[in-house]
Amino acid sequence: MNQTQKIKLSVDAVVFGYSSEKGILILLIKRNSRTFRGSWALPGGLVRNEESLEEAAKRELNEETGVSINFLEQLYTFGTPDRDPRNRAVSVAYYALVSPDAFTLQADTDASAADWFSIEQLPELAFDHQEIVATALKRLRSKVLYQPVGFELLEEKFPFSDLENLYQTLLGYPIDRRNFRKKVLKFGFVEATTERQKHAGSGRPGFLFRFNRQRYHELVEQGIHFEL
Amino acid sequence: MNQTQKIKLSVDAVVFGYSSEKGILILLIKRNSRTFRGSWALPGGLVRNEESLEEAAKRELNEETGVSINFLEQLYTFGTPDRDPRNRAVSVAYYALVSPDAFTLQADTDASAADWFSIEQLPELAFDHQEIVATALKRLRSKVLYQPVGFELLEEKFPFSDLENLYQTLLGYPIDRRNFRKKVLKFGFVEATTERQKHAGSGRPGFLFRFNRQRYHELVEQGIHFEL
DNA sequence: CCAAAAGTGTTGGTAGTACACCCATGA
DNA sequence: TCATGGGTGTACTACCAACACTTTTGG
Repeated sequence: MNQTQKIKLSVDAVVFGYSSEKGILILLIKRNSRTFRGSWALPGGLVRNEESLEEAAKRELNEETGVSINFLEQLYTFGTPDRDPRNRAVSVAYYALVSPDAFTLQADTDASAADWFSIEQLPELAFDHQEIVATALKRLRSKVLYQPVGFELLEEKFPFSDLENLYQTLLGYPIDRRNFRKKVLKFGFVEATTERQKHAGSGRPGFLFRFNRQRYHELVEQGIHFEL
Repeated sequence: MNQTQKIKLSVDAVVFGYSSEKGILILLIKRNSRTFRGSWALPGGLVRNEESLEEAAKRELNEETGVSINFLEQLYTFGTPDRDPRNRAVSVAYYALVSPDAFTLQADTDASAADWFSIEQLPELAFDHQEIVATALKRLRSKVLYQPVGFELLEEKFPFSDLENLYQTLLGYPIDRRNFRKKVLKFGFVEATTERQKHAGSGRPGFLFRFNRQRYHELVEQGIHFEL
């Protein structure tokens, strides 16, 4: 009666980025394996017998895109019986936030290409990766309210307006510049540097800001409660 | 080079209950299978080839405890390579909130017993189930702040003090009765009935209250934002 | 001098918190 | 009548939202 279990276990990674021109980005690869060859998909693959799930996700991400990330957060596990046309496959999805400029993409092994796509104009994705991306976006949008996602998505130093725009983009509605600035600076983990922005366009160049991770962690220890 | 994958996939269910005497409860089974026989553990087992993960969790829960639950929420997937001494095993954990009095426990197949345990006095658990429980509790404690967990954990009708106590227990700190009542009733999805509590002890018997699920969903649609 | 973005303060409303006394019941 | 838990109102505070003008730079 008990048939032996035949389920493949894989991992997929949703890596988010942000650029002030293109908004929220996702890292995709072009598949080189038989199934869905030529389709864009999330980086990912089978879990090996001796590695943990998170290790598998990091490894696949690195193999297929050249990107090395230390902290992946588990998102959700997708296990609908027919999500993979070849066989029963369950996939544990992870996600991460990065600053795209910090990495050089390099497709490898299973991928013939790797690139950033704006979430506004995603291509068709293989398998149920569309759904995985949707789940990840939902999570990111709720996370933005109570965790400083700017830490990860922006560069080391950034003009304050980048942060403003990031939040407006993620939240999907306009925020008051003045109140936003007050609120953020009041917490104390975003600091002004003395450097100035090199004016990309016209207008008065602003100071560059920086996240103070240590201060942030201190505040978290103290049980601070944000809400932006 | 690519060894075939040998990973077992299972599901586990953390079912929470609440009783005004014993506080937060968890449903456990006494194992009847070879490994860890006689130990208490979370209900769960191997996923079958043709069923979804959630179906598997419901089925195992029902088989081992007699409890049928419609909505399980996915909690986290545990996949450390050595979490099962027999072989590589990955487990997708689900959790649910129920009112314990609504079910009759009945151990079956793989379980020689099923019972509720107060989280204050849990026995030693098999595998890494201790960790799974800890993760679930953490989730429950954060959920309580912005979702009405009382819906699930209390009986259909309940005295207001039960809700108070539930929140105090989950939050772990005292709350002001008067403010709590005002806040909760202001939302409008908790209504007073005309029935009175049958005084278990002494003191003035209070009215019984009830959740209005429809009203709750309406408010959620409107994008209401709680925070207790 | 014009356009574009950066930077800055004040006010009014409201929601949350702190807090103490009376009421109904059973023993 | 006493003990126990149920039920209610007020006042103060602090935070948030709304809102507009000045400054610096490039062209």
